[in-house]
Amino acid sequence: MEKGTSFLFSGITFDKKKFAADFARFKEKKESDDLVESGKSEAEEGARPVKKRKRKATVADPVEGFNVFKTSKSSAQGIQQNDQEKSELSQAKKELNRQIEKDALLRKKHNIHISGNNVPSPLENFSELSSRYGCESYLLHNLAELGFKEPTPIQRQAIPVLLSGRECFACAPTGSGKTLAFVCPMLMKLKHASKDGIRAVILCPTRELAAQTARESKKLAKGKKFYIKLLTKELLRSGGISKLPCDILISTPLRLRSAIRKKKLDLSRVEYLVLDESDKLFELGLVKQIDAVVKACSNPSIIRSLFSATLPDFVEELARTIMHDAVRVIIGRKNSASELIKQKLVFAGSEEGKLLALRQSFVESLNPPVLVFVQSKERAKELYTELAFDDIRVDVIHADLSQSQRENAVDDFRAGKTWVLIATDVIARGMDFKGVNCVINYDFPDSPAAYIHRIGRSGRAGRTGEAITIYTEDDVPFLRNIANVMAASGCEVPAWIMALPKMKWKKHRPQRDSISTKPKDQKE
DNA sequence: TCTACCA
Repeated sequence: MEKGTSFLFSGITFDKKKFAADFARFKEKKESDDLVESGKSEAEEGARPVKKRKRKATVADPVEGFNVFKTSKSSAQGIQQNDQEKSELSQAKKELNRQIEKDALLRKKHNIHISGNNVPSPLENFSELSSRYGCESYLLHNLAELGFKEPTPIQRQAIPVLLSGRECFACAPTGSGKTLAFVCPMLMKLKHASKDGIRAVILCPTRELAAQTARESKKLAKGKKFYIKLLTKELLRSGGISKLPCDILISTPLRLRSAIRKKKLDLSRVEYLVLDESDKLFELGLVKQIDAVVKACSNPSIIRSLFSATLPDFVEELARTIMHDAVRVIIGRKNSASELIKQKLVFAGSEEGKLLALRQSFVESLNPPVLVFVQSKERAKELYTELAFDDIRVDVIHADLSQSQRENAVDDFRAGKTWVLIATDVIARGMDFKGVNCVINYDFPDSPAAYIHRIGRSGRAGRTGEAITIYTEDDVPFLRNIANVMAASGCEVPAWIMALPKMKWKKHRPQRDSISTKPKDQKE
């Protein structure tokens, strides 16, 4: 990766020692500030206007950057005060400690792990949105209407963090409500529609996910006039989006970058930037595009946030270089699968064996909707033609299809018209299909993260699901890593797999034999 | 070394 050339990498080389003195001074000052502020009552805390942080737009502030993951220890050491002030201070300190204990308890209960300075208290319930943050009734109404009764762990913590004007990166299991966790505070902070240009941007790695996020955001904003736009080809063709009012723009990276290059829109006033499925977005090939978008969002007080179910260390390191005093929120264990999914491994000796096993399982128990993942577009097409004549309502989705074909595939699957959807990893991330009963990894996933996201299409929003991963001889060296994920989420794994040698694994894409069965006359 | 991502 080209360090130094891109904005995202710009902060990575800064010299910690060089800034050590500044850092120490900064920390001292910050701690005394924190104490005074935190001493206020909770109501005040909610009403407190967010401090406008003035800073340079280009390079991450080294002092804050250095400090990002340090947990704050608010102590009054070294401060000289008279008696009156001292007693007020100790009163404030007690109050603060009580709140800290309460927060810690709530976090423990919901498996919320945090790091960062002065992290806001987690939500006990959605009604705190109005008592602490003055949330308008339309939003509370929509939450209730859409069936959100209790905040999920990620929502409990990430919403207050973002509402306090803090940058955030968040890792929470698939299907645990991350979209709501960033859209809800966004709507609250934007307050109402405005014609001030584009005010918030959400980036998603696929068009399907972008469309889904746009739809969900609109549902949440219902009854309030907000301009929420999905950046589509049509929208770009129909002339300047710059002339249209737009509060929230949702796009895929490449489309947004090309629009920026053609000067079709202006991101200089963007106040909020969300990178959804951030680890995917930071992958080689997509980073450059993200970089262009991040650069174009030149407003110095922008709040950026990263969300994903998988958060590899290198993404955290990159994030550290662009984020300012960010709060890190991890729900449960990092990079883990939902515990609601029953995960199984199945051996197949050959491609023919795979196909046989799949057909067999459909005959025995087809419990739609079912998702079948394969490793390439070609194989998706092949498997589709193979199954198309079976007595099953089957469909395919991959990026070689036209936009409308892709949309239809998703819609039909959502509507239950398609029982079995064959797919590449296009829909492996973020897509929320209601009640997927089973995910079949027909081809072994190419990384543990891919595995977690694929199987995460089922077992969403508290429902249970099933995941079957077919493996061949070629996949055996990679089995152990998947087995670790399974074991960590409470599934049983054969002992021989756990005894396999451990290995670091970047990408696994073996050459596989053709899916289709040989023509009958050759079989003899 | 190819899935996804513009024209």
